Amino acid sequence: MYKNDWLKGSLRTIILKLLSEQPRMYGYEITRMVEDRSGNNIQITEGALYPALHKLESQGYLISEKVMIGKRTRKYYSLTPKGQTEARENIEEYFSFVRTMLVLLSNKTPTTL
Amino acid sequence: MYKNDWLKGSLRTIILKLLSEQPRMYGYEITRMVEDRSGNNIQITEGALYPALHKLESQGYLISEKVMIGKRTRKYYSLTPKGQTEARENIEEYFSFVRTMLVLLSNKTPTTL
DNA sequence: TTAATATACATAAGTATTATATGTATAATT
DNA sequence: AATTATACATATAATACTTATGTATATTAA
Repeated sequence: MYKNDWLKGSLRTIILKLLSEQPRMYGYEITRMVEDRSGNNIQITEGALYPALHKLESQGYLISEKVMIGKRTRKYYSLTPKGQTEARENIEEYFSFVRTMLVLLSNKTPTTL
Repeated sequence: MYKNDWLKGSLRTIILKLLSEQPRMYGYEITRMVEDRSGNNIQITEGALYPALHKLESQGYLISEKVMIGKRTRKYYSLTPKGQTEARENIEEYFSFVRTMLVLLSNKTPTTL
């Protein structure tokens, strides 16, 4: 479990990534998948996830549909076309950022890489 | 230039890293070196850097000494023993975090990596 | 059967790091 | 002489997160 602020901003990228693979996912499913894939190293809190999803939807990157499972509602999210573009760009830029950080933290000059 | 929040928390790591290489550095020097190594992709603002340095010092990770250059003061920072330990651990954990993120964003299960 | 845990959503309040803006001052360059 | 670079600092604003709390159904274990 990373207690640092490193996750900040990454949550958005994670959501976009997962939804660019799966056609649709609901919040709880996202938390489970993140835990799964990260080997329980990254834990998304509900207080962070749901507002993030709402914001992405309000900005037009996601659309949601409510589905009744028994007596319980499940809210599925999927990428809009705008969201698909954003996902591609954001993920790519994230990799670029990580590369830059690794250069910084590896004591290499930009030209050596 | 990354306009995202990805840098959040990383500034601390960057400072610890640079000071674990160089015996001592001053603020302005750090901003220059980060720009240099990142190919101008990461720009540290003064409003972020100086408070960060002050905090690290107040927490005992850094010590500073003022040096007069002509009529101008320069404040050199260096790692305390506690800071050296923290630097090692923090950088290592950052790499671990990045690895986890790459797994997440590469659609691989933990076992495949 | 009942207690505990898992599923599933949501929001309010508090925290902390950063960007932006502003301030002061000297040194070097154009 | 004017602009840019060097060099520090802090106050305010923005904002993404954590923590805490709330509601409710479904499933599993005691």
